[in-house]
Amino acid sequence: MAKREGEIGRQLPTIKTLSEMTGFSIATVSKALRNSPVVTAATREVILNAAKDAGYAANQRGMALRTGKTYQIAVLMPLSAASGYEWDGVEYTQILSGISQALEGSGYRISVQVITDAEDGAAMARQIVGLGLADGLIFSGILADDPRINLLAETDFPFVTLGRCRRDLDYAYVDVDNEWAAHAATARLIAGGHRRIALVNPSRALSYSLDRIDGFRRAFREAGQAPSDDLIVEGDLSARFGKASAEALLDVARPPTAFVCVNEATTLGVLSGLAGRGLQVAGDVDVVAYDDINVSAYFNPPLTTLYQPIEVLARTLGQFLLRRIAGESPSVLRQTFRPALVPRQPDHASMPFSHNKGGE
Amino acid sequence: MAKREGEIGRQLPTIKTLSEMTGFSIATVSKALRNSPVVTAATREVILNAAKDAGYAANQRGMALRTGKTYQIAVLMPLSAASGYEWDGVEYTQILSGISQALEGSGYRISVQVITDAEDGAAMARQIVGLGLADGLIFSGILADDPRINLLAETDFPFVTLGRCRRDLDYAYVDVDNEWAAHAATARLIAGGHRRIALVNPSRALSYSLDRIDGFRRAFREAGQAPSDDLIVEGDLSARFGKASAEALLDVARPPTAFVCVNEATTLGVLSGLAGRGLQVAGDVDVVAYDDINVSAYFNPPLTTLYQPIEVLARTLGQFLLRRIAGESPSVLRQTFRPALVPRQPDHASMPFSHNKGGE
DNA sequence: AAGATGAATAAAAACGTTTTTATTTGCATT
DNA sequence: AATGCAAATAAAAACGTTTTTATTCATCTT
Repeated sequence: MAKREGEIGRQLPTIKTLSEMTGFSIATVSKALRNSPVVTAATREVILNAAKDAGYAANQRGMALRTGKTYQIAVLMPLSAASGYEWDGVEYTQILSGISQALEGSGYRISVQVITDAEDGAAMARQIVGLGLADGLIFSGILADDPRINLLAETDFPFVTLGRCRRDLDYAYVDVDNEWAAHAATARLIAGGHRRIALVNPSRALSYSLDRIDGFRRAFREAGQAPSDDLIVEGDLSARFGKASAEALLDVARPPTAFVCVNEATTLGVLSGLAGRGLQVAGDVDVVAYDDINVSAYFNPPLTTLYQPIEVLARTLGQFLLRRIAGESPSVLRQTFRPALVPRQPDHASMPFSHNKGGE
Repeated sequence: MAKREGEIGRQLPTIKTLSEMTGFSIATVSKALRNSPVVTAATREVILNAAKDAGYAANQRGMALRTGKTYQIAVLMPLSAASGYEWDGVEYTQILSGISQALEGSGYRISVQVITDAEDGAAMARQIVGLGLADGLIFSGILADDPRINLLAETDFPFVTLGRCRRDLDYAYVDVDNEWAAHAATARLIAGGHRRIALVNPSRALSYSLDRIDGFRRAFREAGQAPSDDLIVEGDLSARFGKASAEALLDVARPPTAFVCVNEATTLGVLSGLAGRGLQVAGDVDVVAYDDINVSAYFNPPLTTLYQPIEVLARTLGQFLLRRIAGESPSVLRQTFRPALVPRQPDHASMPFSHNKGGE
């Protein structure tokens, strides 16, 4: 049986090794390494040199046991909700990448916990806090009334969420101005002459789903029009859902002439559904999408989108969490990003309802 | 300052708590909890009941320090290589999800380490092994000569790779039969009458890039044709690269009539490039794609693909790693998956070179 | 010059486990 | 009834830190 740690044969240096090397006591070595002001500069230098010579690196487990810290950031990653290996949760790669960038050099590592839903996430959060499995927590997919936030807001455990809930609680978050985004998309289509606009949305349990409905309705209200609430659909955010939605919406009595889509996968599905019915985007029907991974530019035709790189949000998440761990108040750690409107199509309702005249 | 661990006020039960509750010594409690055969069934039951009553859960840090184990699986996740927030690394969400499924109930958690390239990954692997930051390692993006595998194959540190390198080393892996897949795609197009076929491929440094070239060439060889090697392009796997590749390939003297694409993002880019030139897929030109997240069905038109859900591969990765940690030999832990050919287009070369006749 | 003060360092305790070694106990053997 | 043995449990050591408490020693006060 080989050695458990380190290279073959050579035992890893510990604080005790440094103590023996330098002649100083274990306590002094520890303090010197932690830059405590009680050790004199000369001895600190001696110890630091010895540490460098020996290739010393503090044993995480020893530190963890003594301090109760784990040097881990837990990220709750929702399991692809749609079954059958559907494209879903695409953006999590970039979320993790962004958080990781923020954590660089901080000594914290990312621990990913897959959860099935917010309720499951709450159980996981309870465990993480209760057993001290991590020093901080990040999660997304926030519900209007989110059990995880409700739970954690009562503790002083550091956490930051991607998205806001609808309750007025004291917690740190990063969010997109979804009300504004949905308003911008809808208003653009209304200005283009559209009146029957579909909103392809996630479940209303999600807080940002409600935000988008709010923005959607405000655009109609400001234009003096009645919102086409009957064209709001909700479901998981897979391409399959997008396709099924488009098909179902085209079958209603007064079908939409335009679509506002909530994310990339859904948009792809909607486009597929439209193509299946022989409808041309930017001719028969208009589509405005939300995009956080810059993919809509490659759709055919390229779509007008509200674009907000999610990696930027994620970097902020990480930065906020570090500051939260350092003791800053959650009320300071809140930021809402407004996506950029990237126009790629005229988005004009050229021939309203034209696609519903023929047969079927 | 609140308590560091546990609910407010109540201190977490430790093994010592159970010892006091039951009257048995700490050593006996520990053995009972670990189901050691040296404690009698009666005392074990008493102790287990006490543990349940107290809501006891072993402190990970205490265990970690004593045993040297971390109960962490490190996963090296490549940072989105393409700059400018390009869609990339899409599949990692599903990889993590798959691994997580395999780890369920094992007590292991996933620690994600973002790396920039294989060399950086090797440095990270060295650190993980050297400092004992994890009990096992999983990584992908295997190079033909991979520094991480070279490094780890010399130790007995448990690791499993997604992909094989080209050196004959003793390690555990899960892979796709890329030679077969590229052959299947190419042979199908050749059978459809295509002779000028483009292969949109990742960097040749990657092992599976070479596998695909091998399969590509074999298909031509078996058909008695010279492979269109001049139509092999390589780059990062972003949509941007796919688009640029398609455009560049269409500009050569004898442009391709068909494309074999290496992944979803690239395919989307190629489709975008073709559409930009006014070319119709399944009319002017054919495209066969590789897909591991089931998204090509929603492209317009739906594409013939070689489909292998990556979540399945990832689940196997996790299972193999657990077995490797349990002591099984790496030579047993190897599996190659053959993707399914999902035909969605005829893929016939109807009018060779037709798209290159008109103007431009 | 004896005591007080403060700086620098050392010693010891603690974090929660597992594992090695030691002790007790009951029982069979002689 | 003393001895040996095995089973069950207890005690102690160890993992590598940090932190609390103790010690040394020079310097300053009076």
